[in-house]
Amino acid sequence: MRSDIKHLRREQLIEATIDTIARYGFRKTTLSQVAKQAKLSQGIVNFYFKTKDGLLLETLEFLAEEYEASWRRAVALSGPDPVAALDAIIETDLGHEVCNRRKVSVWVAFWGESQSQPQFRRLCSKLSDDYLAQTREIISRIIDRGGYQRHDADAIAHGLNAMVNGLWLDLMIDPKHFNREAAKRACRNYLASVFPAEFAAIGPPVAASRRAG
Amino acid sequence: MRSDIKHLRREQLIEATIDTIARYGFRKTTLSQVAKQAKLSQGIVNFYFKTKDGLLLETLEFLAEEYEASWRRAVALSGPDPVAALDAIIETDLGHEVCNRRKVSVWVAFWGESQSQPQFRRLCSKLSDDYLAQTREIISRIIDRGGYQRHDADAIAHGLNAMVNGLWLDLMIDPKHFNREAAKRACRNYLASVFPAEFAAIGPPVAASRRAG
Amino acid sequence: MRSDIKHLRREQLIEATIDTIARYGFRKTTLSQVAKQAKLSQGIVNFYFKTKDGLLLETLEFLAEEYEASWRRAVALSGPDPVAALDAIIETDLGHEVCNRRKVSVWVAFWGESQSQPQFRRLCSKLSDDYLAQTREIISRIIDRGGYQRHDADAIAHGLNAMVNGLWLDLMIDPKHFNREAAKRACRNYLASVFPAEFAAIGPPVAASRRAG
Amino acid sequence: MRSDIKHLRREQLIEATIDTIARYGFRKTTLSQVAKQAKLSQGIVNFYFKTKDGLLLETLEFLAEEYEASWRRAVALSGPDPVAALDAIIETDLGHEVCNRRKVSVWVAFWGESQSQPQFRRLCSKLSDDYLAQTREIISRIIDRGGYQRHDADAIAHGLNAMVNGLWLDLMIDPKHFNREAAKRACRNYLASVFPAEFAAIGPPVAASRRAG
DNA sequence: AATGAATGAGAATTCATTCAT
DNA sequence: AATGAATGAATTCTCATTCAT
Repeated sequence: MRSDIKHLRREQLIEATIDTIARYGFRKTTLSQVAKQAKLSQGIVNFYFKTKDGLLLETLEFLAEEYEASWRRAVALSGPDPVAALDAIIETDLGHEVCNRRKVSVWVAFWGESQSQPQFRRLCSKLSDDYLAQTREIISRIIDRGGYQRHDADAIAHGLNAMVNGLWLDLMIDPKHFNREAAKRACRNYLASVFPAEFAAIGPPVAASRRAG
Repeated sequence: MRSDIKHLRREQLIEATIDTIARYGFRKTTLSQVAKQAKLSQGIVNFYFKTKDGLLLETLEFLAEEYEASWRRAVALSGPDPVAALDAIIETDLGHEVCNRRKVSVWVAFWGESQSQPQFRRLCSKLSDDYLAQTREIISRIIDRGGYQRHDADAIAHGLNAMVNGLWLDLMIDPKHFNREAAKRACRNYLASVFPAEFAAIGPPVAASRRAG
Repeated sequence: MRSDIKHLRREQLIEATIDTIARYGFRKTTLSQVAKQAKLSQGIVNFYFKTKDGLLLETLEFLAEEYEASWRRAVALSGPDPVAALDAIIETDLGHEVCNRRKVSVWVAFWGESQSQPQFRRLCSKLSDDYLAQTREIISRIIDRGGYQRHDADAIAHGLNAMVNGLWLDLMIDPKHFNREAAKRACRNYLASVFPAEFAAIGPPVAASRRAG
Repeated sequence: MRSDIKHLRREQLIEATIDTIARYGFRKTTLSQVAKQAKLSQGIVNFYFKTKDGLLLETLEFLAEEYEASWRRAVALSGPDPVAALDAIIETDLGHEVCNRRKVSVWVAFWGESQSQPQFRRLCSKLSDDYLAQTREIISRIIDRGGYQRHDADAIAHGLNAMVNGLWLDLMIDPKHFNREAAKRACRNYLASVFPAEFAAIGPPVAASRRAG
């Protein structure tokens, strides 16, 4: 069918774009390079995405949808317990499907441009908002259940988000020493500071992203 | 004197580069734009830095030195107490001189490229190592003094670094709602989880970067 | 076919390069000028030859192959007699297809740069060696047949080569007074000094390049 | 005195220009490079020669005068015998002061540009004319004295000039195998073909520029 | 007399985009 | 639906020239 091949090619090109950004960086990501990576011809990107900016925006949308779907799935699968849900989010955020050089380097590239590209910022911002809304809701349930009346769900969610993003950055700056399990423990440790009863038992008291597990 | 003006021009061009990256993003940072921003002529960048890559690398070096100097100064001024020193680092990292859109957008831009530019990565990596070495040393002293034998200074330092970087990113993604004081509290809250006796008293228990203070 | 047009364009650009060097000199041969001469667009040379140096080298290769082919053809057509073969080489070397302002000015331009461009020198050197090998072989046969035991084929070949090149230069320095037939006679006169019996009859005893024939 | 230093600087810059052309070729001969070679400052050339073309023209004039002076001196010193005079010219033309890579590469560079630069051509042409006038006059005396009524002095002079220039080119194309003495013998051999009685005794019958002597 | 910082026109090169096939 | 030759605007880089000191 027509739309099948159209959809196939678009995804093929988006994947090639991610590969190219990850390997050569944003600055050296040219349409030639993307087409070459996709093993297709020169003019193909303009054929499917009209412009380069179109391709980039759709790449970001693709990544954002994929990311959002992956933690929504994790939450859905974790059952009704909010502590399990939050832990599943951490597991996903720092798991190998999400937290790998290929994906993270693209995120950082887009973050870098989002300051000057309103479309990028809007998307990153919306993604962040959705993530915060979800984690905030889960955290609220933990607060309600655990009787942490003085805790601020929004603030805790932001703290978690910052730590996850910061840990992703470590992967960019020093990929050789990055340790996914240690990174997960760092997040859990953060949550244990806020919800001692709920998170204390999950891992050893303190660890961080660049330590061998 | 001759060498004075040479130094002056280099700094003028580096500042113009930072302004241009912050305003237009890495992708649209052209030498023309930088020269225009510096109110100098076309060929000036090649005259002072040979190549565009030369300018970018020196810009990163400039920022790195400036940043390193700023937290070293903060530590020096904070006196002998390690708790005060760590707090001074947070105060600096999230203070208006370091944590502002102009500077942070350049950091993120360089992080995004550091994957594909070994020179960038090396510099970012070294900076991170120096920062970790310093905070690790301070944290070790807190551990020794407070009797936290089971704590891991390196891991705590990494966690703090991730959180600070993650909070900087918030500034890129949603600058309007970013709150510097809330961000500082988020860091202190993290430290309070690790060193309850030392950090509990400094701020209110929980807060985060995008909350109005 | 695709490869046909590719070959066509390359040759079109090489011809345009030769025209440009001949008309404006090496120093003023810009890619813009070449593209304009070829009635094609700005970026075309980089598209087909990657760099300017690439174009220049291929132009030299093109000329070298053309030149080599032309005297090889002349030798082949001249039959088994070595005297006729040598005469055919002179006829070709100083004929209007080879010895004209357009071609010679390009040769001299490349000779001038060959000192500093190893690739140019290598090519010129190889061409010269091939030419010498061929003429040396022909001259050897004349020596053997004519009983000139004390003659040195290599030395005679070098002398002829020098004279031909020197006559080409005359075309550059004083094109108005250059006379192709007189130049041919100068060469034959040189050969007549070496092989009196073989070459005496071919032309009048003495003449040279800048004399009206 | 004022004119002393002025004269000194001009010559210093002309020598630096020759060095630069010889080492880097015409294309890479920039005023910066020349100034650097002369161990003087950037703007110095424009100060003394107004423009780059001015410098190049004066360099050519300098070389031309030097060359002309050298063979005029050789002729003057050779005494009244025209055969000795002609031999002295050959000795000079292919001697180490005139026939060396540094000088020859500059000559060839200028010849290459003379096609498109009328000023260069005029100078090269005038130099060639003077040389021919001188050698023609000497050759005429040999003709008169030896009774070679059918010989054409002008044609012989042109032949000699072509051979000398052609031998110079050998130095550019294959400097390693060039042999100055062999080159001289090649010229003498040429003259021996025209004036057997006068030149036969001077050297062995045949030799050429690229043969080990 | 000389310097060398600064300029800006022009050259090489890159690359998104177009379009005939 | 896809190609890839060709374009030309934009970008980096070079360098002759100027000029304040």
